[in-house]
Amino acid sequence: VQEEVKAHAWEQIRAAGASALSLSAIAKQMGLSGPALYRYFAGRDELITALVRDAYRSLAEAFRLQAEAGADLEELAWVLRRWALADPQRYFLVYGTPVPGYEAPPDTTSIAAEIMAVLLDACAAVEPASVDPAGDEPAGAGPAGADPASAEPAGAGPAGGGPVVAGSAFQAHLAGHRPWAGGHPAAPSALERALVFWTRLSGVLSLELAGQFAGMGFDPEQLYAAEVRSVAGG
Amino acid sequence: VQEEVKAHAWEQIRAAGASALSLSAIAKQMGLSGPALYRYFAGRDELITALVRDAYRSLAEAFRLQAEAGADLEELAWVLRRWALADPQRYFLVYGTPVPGYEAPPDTTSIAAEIMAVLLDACAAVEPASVDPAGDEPAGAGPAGADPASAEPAGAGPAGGGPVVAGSAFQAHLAGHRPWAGGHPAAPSALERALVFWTRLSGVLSLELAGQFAGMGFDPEQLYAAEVRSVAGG
DNA sequence: TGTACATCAGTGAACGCGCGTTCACTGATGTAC
DNA sequence: TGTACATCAGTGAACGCGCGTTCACTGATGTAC
Repeated sequence: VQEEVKAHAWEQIRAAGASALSLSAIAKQMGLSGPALYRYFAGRDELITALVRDAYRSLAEAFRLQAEAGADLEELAWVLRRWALADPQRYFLVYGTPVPGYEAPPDTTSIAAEIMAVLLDACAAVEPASVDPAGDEPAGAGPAGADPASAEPAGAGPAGGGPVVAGSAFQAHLAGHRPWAGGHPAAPSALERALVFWTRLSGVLSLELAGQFAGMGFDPEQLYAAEVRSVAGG
Repeated sequence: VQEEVKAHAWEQIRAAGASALSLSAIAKQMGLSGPALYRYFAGRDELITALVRDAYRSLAEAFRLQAEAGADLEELAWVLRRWALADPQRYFLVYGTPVPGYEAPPDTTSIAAEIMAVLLDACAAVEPASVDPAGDEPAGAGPAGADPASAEPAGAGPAGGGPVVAGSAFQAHLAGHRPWAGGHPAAPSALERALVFWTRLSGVLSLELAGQFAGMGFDPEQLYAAEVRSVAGG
């Protein structure tokens, strides 16, 4: 029954956004009276919290399944895209505009950590030398030409070398600020890759789903593909 | 007087998000009665539309001023960041979660075009060969090593070569789908750079402002800086 | 098999709220002759 | 200088709405003896 309530809630969010979620409307839609829902959710906030949690979990689940099937970083990127396109408002509920007051329930943090762990695994697998070299990579390893990843698949199209080369200033920062990695033994370059995976892809997705590319005349999916290569390319 | 209404509206949006905007509350805050505002705005929607337009315009203005002062792509990136951090809810009003029903007023399109024109200018200036080579660059120009941008400033830190090398599959697509550039004679690599500037930087900003990096323990500004280099690096 | 009781999903009325919006109006200010 | 009028910012009452939430309750279902 709770599941049915949530299903109607999603329907409503899909139609008019999360801010328009109304308990009464859901009840009416289910052929129930308003107060009936209070048997299943303490109130509107608890419903929303449950939806946020479910949304998070569905992404984590999709990631976990693909990773267990041996997916690499590039495949994870397409899992993310499919998940986002399948229900834009669900994506926005997790990654969209925050309401100044509201804060996510604490257990979403652990789900986010799970997602991050999967992502870090995939990032660590991209580079041959995935062992953390004690956090002090030789700085100034030279520009892209020195990227050891020249062994990348040659047919993948020249979308630029990997965006993450060893020794950047940001990697030096990450080497000393990695609590978010939850003890994962990834090299700084993998840490950066994970963050950049996240920001670049959600950059495309957020703008695309928000309709910012509408009428511009190019195919957002191709932009996404280019960014996937920029992030997953060895 | 209209300006005063809008000022209070922003205050309210800053405090509780755009969905909580209420005409009555603004009126009360100004010491007026509710209906008084109808002399200045036809209704709530018109107010929001005016705010969206103003937000857009303020970004366009900031871009234009910097560009006229001779700013390069990297400096534009920091203009964007300052603009976003100065008022996150203003950023979200433009680039955040869309309400399924609402659509931006038509004249924001032209403002967006103005922003894009400035951006394209800056992107075209990054690369020496900024003339459009008839849209058919030699495909498969090879991986990053072939990037002509090895002339980039050497001290900028090895954050990877430019993300945009000539001849990517996406550039080939853009060469044939460029109405959004409004006739700007930028090379496909510059077109890609402009889009990537936009998505990568707003990727970091959206997640940062949404609080997704809270408690992770690294400095989002350094991530932003790394992405700026990835986008602006020759 | 029958009776007494507990459980529990759902109802209907009610409260109080703030919202957007309309309408007829007051009262001050400016303008024309 | 004085009178008649137009303009216009703002008011107060009212309408109708849907919301979240509470409360005491009904009525069906299951359970224990």
